[in-house]
Amino acid sequence: MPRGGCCAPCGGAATRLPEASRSALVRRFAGDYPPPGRPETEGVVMSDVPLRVRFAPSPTGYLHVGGARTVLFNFLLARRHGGTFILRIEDTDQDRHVEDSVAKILDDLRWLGMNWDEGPEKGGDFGPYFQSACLDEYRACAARLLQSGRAYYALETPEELDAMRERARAGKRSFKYLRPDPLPTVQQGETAKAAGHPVVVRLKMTGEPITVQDDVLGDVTMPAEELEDFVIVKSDGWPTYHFACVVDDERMRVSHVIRAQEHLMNTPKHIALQRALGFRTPRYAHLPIIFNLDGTKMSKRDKEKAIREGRKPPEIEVHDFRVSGYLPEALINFLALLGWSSGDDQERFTLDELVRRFSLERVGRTNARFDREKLLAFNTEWCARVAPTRLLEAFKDFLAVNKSPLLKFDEATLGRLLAAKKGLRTFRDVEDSARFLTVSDDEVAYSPDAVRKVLEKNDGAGYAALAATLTELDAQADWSPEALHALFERTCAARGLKMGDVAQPLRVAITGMTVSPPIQDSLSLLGKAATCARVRRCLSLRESA
RNA sequence: GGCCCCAUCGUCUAGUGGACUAGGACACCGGUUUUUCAUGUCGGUAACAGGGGUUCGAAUCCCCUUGGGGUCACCA
Repeated sequence: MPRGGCCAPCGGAATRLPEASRSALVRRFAGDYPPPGRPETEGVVMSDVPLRVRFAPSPTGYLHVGGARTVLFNFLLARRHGGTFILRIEDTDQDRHVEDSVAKILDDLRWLGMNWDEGPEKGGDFGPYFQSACLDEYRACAARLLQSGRAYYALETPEELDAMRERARAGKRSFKYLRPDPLPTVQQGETAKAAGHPVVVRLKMTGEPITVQDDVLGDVTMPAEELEDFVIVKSDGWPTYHFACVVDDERMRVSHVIRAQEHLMNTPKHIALQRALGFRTPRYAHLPIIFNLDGTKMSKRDKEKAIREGRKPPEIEVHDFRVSGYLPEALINFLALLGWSSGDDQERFTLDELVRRFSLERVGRTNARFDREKLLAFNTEWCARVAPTRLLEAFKDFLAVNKSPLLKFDEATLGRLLAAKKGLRTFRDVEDSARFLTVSDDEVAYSPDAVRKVLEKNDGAGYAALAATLTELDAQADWSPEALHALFERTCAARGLKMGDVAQPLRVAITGMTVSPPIQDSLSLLGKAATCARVRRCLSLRESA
């Protein structure tokens, strides 16, 4: 937990230590690592260093599935090599901060089984794990950069920059921030700031190209002209993402940064920052991006759009899948295959198997599309494969997050419901199949189609069968599925009927529909009294019609 | 548009110069099981973006074209 301000590379030290010790500190860090500008980025061979990875979400809402895949790969690498998995909250943008989102993200991570070793609720020796608690440290690092001339105050206002961009666009030129000449001095910057002028700090790029050595993509070199002096401290005094990220990664001794490919162009900036601060450069691995099946970005806006158009909203965030009745085992398995493959024909993996088999070498470079049909198929398989106790546990979680009316049933009943719904694709199927249990007997609504097709057809053959069955049901004492099944087999044989001739009318009578769990299970779950009451009502409705 | 990344069935992918008449999974199509829905089960259709090289030989290496994507914020 926060150990009194700053703990790390430059933070507390730079603010509190006398001048001499500070420069000694700086020298120590600069001296441990290669000088800036060397294409070889490793000052330390990262394979000799303890493996530490992190997932660093910003608290702007629920956890996105793409994020989940990133967490998974980080988690797998850490577990595979006995490393440490860190969770860090990147809350440097007060404007975008969404209430409760940290709790929600944590909750969904736990649901996925992505347990972190250091971070919120866990603590650790390299905190704080919330960037908002590290302001002093960022300030100190910025001060150091300013003192050493590696960064400078810039006085343009956002409006001025916008105007410059606009002009560039009008002239069909690409915009690049031009370093002021002469540079404002630290003194001038500070004076302007004190006078209330919006002032930012920018990193002074060295004018050299920077190569990212990526474990997935190989070497990627950014030409020097593409690297501009970017902002590291905003005018509100908070660090930008780049700056906070680099300082935190160093403090947390992060050895491997695994993130989506959309961050690739950020990496040269981060490397520049590391060199300016004398930090080491972690190993990088950029993951392919996940899109919708149609190639568009998976965005939570898709949900709103679908609702507006009267369609069922697609699952976008991890929480959506949880609410829709997916098993985390299936989601994890599916996500693992988006960018990684085992190399043989195996596609079904438990988390433990993934941990045993995962390696960055087998991560691909091509963007992937999120195929919901395949996920559904995986979920179906996982529901059939998982132990009944586990299925029940997950089902209860599903009912809880949905505040389902089925919550009123005891565990034994829920277990029977699950057992009766073999072949379930999602928990939503089970909930749907149990709906008839949650309405009162005289509220059963009869689907006209069902009545026509199953009861009225052939001069009311269905009604006749139903009436005959009712007599037998009245006389039946044992209401277990087995006994009921035996009863129906006897009646079928005795009356020369097929099972469907008996089951379908009954099914319609007790549910109003043609679909329900196997008839003996449906009746058993409903109970004798309700069953007979519904059958009588169904029969009487015919007479009154 | 500049820069960067990528390119095998509809989708996820295997494939690291000869074992490829290109393998698996999902989807799809057809058969089958079944008291409904769904499962299950059996079989089938389906791909190396195009063009140049290199090589005895290329899905695999190189170049170009095309296509897709990312990024160009005081967001992360």
